[in-house]
Amino acid sequence: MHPYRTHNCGELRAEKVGTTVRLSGWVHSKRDHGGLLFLDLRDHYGLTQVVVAGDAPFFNAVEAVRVESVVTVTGPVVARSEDTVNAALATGEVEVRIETFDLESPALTLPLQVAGGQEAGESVRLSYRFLDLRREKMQRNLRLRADVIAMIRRRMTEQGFLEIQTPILTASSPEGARDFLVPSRLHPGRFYALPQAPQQFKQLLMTSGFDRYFQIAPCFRDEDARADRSPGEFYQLDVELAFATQEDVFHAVEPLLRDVFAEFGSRPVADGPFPQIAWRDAMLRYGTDKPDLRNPLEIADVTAAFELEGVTFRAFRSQIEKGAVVRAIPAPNAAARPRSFFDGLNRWARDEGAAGLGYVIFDEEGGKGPIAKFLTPEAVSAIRDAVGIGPGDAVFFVCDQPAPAAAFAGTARTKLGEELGLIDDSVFRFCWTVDFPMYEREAETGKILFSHNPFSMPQGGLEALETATDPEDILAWQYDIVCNGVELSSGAIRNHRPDIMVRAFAIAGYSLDELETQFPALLQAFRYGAPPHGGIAPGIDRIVMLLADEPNIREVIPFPLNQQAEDLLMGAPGPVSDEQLREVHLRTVLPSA
RNA sequence: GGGGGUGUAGCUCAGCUUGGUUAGAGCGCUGGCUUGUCACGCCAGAGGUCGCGGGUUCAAGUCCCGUCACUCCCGCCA
Repeated sequence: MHPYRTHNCGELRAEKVGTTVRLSGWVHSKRDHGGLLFLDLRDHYGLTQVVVAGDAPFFNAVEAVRVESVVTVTGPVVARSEDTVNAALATGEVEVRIETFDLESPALTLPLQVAGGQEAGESVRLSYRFLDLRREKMQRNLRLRADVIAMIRRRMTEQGFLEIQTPILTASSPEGARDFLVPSRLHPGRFYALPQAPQQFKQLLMTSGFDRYFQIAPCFRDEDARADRSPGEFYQLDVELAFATQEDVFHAVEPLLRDVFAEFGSRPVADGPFPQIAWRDAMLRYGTDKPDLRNPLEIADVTAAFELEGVTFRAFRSQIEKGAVVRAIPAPNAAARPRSFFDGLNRWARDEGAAGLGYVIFDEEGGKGPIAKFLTPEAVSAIRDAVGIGPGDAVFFVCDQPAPAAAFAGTARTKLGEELGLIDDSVFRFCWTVDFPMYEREAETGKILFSHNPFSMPQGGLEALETATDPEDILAWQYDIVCNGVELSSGAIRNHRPDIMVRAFAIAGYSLDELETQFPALLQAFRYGAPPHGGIAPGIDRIVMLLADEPNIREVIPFPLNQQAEDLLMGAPGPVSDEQLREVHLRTVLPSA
């Protein structure tokens, strides 16, 4: 007989009754009846009830064992009597009457409870992550993560993509997030950087002729954490295709994502191809570049209604004269809501830093509410038509410069969707946001900046760059994929033409020299025959987080850093010896207290 | 860097609004009892720098100031 087990703790069924088995696992719980004692023995696969008779020579040893100790037991599988079957347990029709008991590894008193639903605070959980990961939810989440990655690997490989590893020690790049740096021992004063993404390497692989590449790639960015953003490192499904259009990229990943969510998600994926929404439309209708399409509300621009003859609402008109716009968010069936509903939203808007949230309530006769008296019947009907509502509904207004107005209207749309109970939680709704602008103007300085990836191909190519009257009008072959308002990924058709690249960077104020020194590899590579190519890189952690229905990304990462980017279990970041510092030619200069 | 929330037993939390006897509960832990439980049950017990420092007060877990930690958000994330 195997020294530890003949079966795992989740597989015994009635047909094994009469056989003698050996099980090993953790003592999940213990129920001591004095003359009879039950143990639930747990491993990754499940729970099995083990019975110890009162006359067993090892009875006292079992009584003394603490939960979460590891034990090995041997004995016959016995059918439970009808009234003692536990239907909640997969192994609940049987139990093991044990004849041997070995304590393999005793457990101290626990700093957090593994059995039972009680969840400890995060610092305790992360300090004792090895215990926390024993909990059923964490076992399930990490198994889900493994299953998702396995399916992705299989499907990508089947589609002819080659999985290729790229370096972890690479060069710092001036664009993007803050780098993690690694000092060089052999080259005093020089540093490696951990890659923020394998972006340049995958483009080099395209240039090398690998045609279709993917990788479950670790990415390192020294940026502050959020609930959906793990500090330090995260994983992407990094994908790149040669000779590809935007639609080719979509065809490579849309069916995969649909199937991953359909197979592993607790909810269905909405039918039909993922809608493609132009960035400008998304900003207007949803107030964000990552619209949550489970929320049916759509924002409309109603600036013109407030400029109509006879409309005397000065608070908006004076702002409109200074370039502001008015955005309207519908609130279907809100007319019957009490005054406190509207006051509460107004207070919420102020807490969010907005001037307020004006509103008009519509009934059969027209508009009502604090600002209705400043509106003409023509303005009221213009608003009603623009927003597409009628009697019994209400509409909320945001007035500000276009960008902040869009953003706050988006926040208000989400808030209203929640308050009115309109968000459909029973489905995954994907969309593509497409046609991102290539450039944007910095508000304070008026300077033209790349709005996203500087290596994206401008739509219209060189000609568009040379003929555009305003760089802000130039669109890029740049896209995001969004699920339920969560941005899963950005991607782009890349700019593989050195001449277009030089021109694109010139518009953003980079000289050829700067381009050559800051991005030497790509520019050099593209001078030796580069295929048109493009790709995308969906975030694995976020996908699993959505599938697991977890509000926090750390719930699907085995050993995450905490919000201060510390590993409380391993003690990272930690001090190193003077000798280690000398070897890499470093001396620390700590901030003065 | 900024804003919000939280910090009380090993763990999860109540008590703080309105200061006042010995700071409580559940789980866990220790001892005892218990032969069909599966959140087993019953009895007893141990366990507290109320995050830390200062202040107000006859009296502070409770009020004030500072500080630290954790967390959520803003900034940041080509």
